[in-house]
Amino acid sequence: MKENADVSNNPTALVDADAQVESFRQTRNNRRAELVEDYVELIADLIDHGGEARQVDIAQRLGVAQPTVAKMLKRLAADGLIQQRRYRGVFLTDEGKSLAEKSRERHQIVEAFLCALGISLETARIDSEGIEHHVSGETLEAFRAFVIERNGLADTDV
Amino acid sequence: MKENADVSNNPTALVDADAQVESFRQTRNNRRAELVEDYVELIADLIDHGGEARQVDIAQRLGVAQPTVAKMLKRLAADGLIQQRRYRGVFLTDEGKSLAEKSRERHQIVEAFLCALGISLETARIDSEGIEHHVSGETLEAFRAFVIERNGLADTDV
DNA sequence: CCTTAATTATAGCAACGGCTAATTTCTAGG
DNA sequence: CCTAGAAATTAGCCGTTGCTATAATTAAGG
Ligand SMILES: [Mn+2]
Ligand SMILES: [Mn+2]
Ligand SMILES: [Mn+2]
Ligand SMILES: [Mn+2]
Repeated sequence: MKENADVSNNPTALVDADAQVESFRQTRNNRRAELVEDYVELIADLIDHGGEARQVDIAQRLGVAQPTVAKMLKRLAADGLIQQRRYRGVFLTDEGKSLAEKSRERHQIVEAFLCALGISLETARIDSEGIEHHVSGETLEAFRAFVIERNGLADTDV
Repeated sequence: MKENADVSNNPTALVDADAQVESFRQTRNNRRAELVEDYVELIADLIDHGGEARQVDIAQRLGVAQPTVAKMLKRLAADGLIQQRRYRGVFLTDEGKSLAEKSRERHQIVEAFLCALGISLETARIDSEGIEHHVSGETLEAFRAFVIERNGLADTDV
């Protein structure tokens, strides 16, 4: 509340430094979590749909090479989010399931929100894949409220 | 156009694989551009406000160490976005100015959009710092239209 | 002019997220 | 039962983004 004092006098003043640092820090943290969230969400989708999540399927869906997936899965296992059985598929731990469910719901809301705004489905899909990881709880609730207001709790009620 | 055929029969089917790959690819590309955009935008802000952009100021604003900034500036210089004068500040090339202006405008629109949605300014600042990099042209125009509709071209008219 | 403090540069480390190439292991068809 | 092909593993490479510690340079004051 120091630099803010004269902001009203100087409309071109820089934003408060401490606040900006906090924004950048938060964004860096979100960035580190992005991949993990995408992986567990995708694994949950594959399991729910086909019964199993194999490295090849994950790699094919993400558009990366299979050893890239293998390395990431080791990290997820070390983090306690998945269980690996050699030459079998991977499975989510309770913690992994919880994160996957949270990520999936948030992703769906962001995508539905963009669609409710009038964005094309294709663009909404692409943009939400990145935006989702940077949406705070407060913003997510605003998105959800907007979707409900527009769509009247239709569809899967998000 | 293969998996899509039976999507209508199975409401819980996975999204089209090709489309999902494209979303992930696009998001990875956006991720690579994030830091560059934040740097040139911040450099432009510092120059516009204080006349120069020094490594120490950039580092302090970003919340990272000074050698981290030094390394990134080398990359920006190699990419033709800035000019460095040893032990002087850094300056934007025409290309750098162009990218900075584009990034700044997009950032402002995203932040104003979140505020127009009813998000608190603090949260809007934090979330927009990450979201901005994943907003396509189509989505940006929708955001801009929404802000204008709500605010009636007030303020700096974004 | 000289010295000191601030700033920048450089060296070297680590984690992450990609990749290719080669090897190992499993599974299914014959 | 054997074997071919698919899948997973392992090894090793690179670029990015962060860090600390240290050296070099500049700018300013006395
Ligand atoms: Mn997602
Ligand atoms: Mn995503
Ligand atoms: Mn920005
Ligand atoms: Mn940003």
